[in-house]
Amino acid sequence: MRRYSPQYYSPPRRSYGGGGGGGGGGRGRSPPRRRKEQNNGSLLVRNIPLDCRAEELRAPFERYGEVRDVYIPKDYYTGEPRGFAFIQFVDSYEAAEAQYHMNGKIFAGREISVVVAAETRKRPEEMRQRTRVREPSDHGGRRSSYYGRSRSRSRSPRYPSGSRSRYRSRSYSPAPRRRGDSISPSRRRRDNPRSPRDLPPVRDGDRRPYSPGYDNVAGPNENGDGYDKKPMREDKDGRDHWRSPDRASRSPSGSRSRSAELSPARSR
DNA sequence: GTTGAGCGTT
Repeated sequence: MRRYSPQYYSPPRRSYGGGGGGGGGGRGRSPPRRRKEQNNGSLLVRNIPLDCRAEELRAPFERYGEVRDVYIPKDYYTGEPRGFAFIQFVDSYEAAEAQYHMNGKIFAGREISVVVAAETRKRPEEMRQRTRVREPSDHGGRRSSYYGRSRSRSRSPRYPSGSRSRYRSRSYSPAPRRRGDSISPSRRRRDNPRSPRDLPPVRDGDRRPYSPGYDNVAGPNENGDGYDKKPMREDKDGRDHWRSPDRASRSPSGSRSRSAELSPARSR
């Protein structure tokens, strides 16, 4: 057992919670009574131009602290920006500072509202329910209580296949490296002849609904078999039938006969 | 290492 003195961490409270100019304060989500830390330092920036980039947002915010990440959520299906962004600071205190200073500032000709974000991102499952539009029952009663999000049903609300490549259609700005930003050539593939920026991130092919950390998703498992379960086949041999711990590649470089190729036989 | 489909979009 380790004895630890309960050190009360009292963060300097700023006046962002109360009267945040109408838009700032009323989050309506978590009760303001909670003295919980702001959060991880995530700010929600509202009313940003739709064509705003993450880096553009990042610049003014970085003045108040180290910005860890800037993320501009986009519509899942349409892929269009929704008009707000998240700025995640490394330090929540700096985030508060930035929030205080940037709230109501004019950014790109618009008055942005900066508030403290609620918690963290959402999981695709939750997003699905939120994004999905319930089909109105035929027997009267159309219930579209979601903004105008009822997009055409031309596209089946099927699973997005979760084929969002991490290195593609990402609207967040990666942390700028202090030292020479030398991006791997394979990563900066900008020569996409199509440049389907407008295309929705939905794609066919790999239908992997993105298994999050939550492993208790006993839902569509009607098969009882579990697709994620690895079919452990027991071979008669039961021995290395696909991987030899000793005979496989031992070289960290991958090439095993590397020395033979690189090393010129020095005969002299 | 995170993840990106994040709450406040007309």
